Amino acid sequence: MNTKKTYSISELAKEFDVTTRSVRFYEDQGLLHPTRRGQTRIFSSKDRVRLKLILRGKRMGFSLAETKELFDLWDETPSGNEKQLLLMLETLANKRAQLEQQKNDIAQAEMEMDTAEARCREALAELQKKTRKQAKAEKAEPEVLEQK
Amino acid sequence: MNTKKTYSISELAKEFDVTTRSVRFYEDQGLLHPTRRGQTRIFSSKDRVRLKLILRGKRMGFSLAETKELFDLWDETPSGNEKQLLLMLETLANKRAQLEQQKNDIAQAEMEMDTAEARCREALAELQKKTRKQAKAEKAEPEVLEQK
DNA sequence: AAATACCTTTACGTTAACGTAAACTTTATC
DNA sequence: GATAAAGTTTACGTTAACGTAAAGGTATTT
Repeated sequence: MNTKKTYSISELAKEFDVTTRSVRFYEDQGLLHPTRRGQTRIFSSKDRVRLKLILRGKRMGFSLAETKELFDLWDETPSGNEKQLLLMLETLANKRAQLEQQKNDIAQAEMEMDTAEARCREALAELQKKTRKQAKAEKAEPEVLEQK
Repeated sequence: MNTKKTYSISELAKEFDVTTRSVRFYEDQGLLHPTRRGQTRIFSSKDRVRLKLILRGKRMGFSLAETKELFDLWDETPSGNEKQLLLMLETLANKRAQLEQQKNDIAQAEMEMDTAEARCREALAELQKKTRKQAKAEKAEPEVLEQK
């Protein structure tokens, strides 16, 4: 269930395919804030969401420190403080710019991969043409077609 | 000019805003292949393109090793070897999947930033409404607004 | 009560991607 | 020919993000 209230460390680790070591490390760095029952960590669904965000951040090339900055900013932004709110808006704008850059990078990369793939297929077609010519030259015995 | 044939290390470093140390490191890792005049490195426009690709890769969260893999694969893919060509296509497909994942991540992040920004603006509007009320209530004497 | 399964802390080790310093050579300029 | 500017190699230092023991606590199962 997604509405479950609490999670153990290994539950989270398994769900998101990370080690418990990583989860503890994220807590140590101030990105997660589990409560305790005795010594044992108890993670809330807020922690679970944050873990998801941490990993997404990593995939996008964000460092833990960057992600933590965002968390902190969000936590410490009281909706009654104008200065904080403006700072938050500014930070959001910055991150947006970063994402724009990444989208451009990805688009570029995709274009280059398109042409690369085209060349590959062309070269393959060339090869197979030659192969078929050979096959024709030896048309006496039929043969098996190749699959990929 | 973009069609210039060769570049010094500091020219490249300045153009892409990296240190010469980094450029030498990239060579050391086999990502760049400058020739030499005496001791001095001379970079070709191919090297320049590769440096650009290295940096784009970094922005997309690729390690130098991953980028090198792609370079190597590209270099070592003779258009006469079917096996290599197929391997190249496979690698391309993998990278495409990775880019897809990143696009999803970015889209998610953008949505969350949209709602975050909306909340910010709402809170700001609330604040300003109150401020205006106060101003009206004490319209007799104008006063200084508080800041923190 | 012994084993099993999770959990904990402490702490040293590792890899990637450079930074930084030292000592030196080559080329351009005054 | 002295000096500055840009290049070089060698090599140790640093940071992030964990990996990997070691040594032990707690709870359930057998």
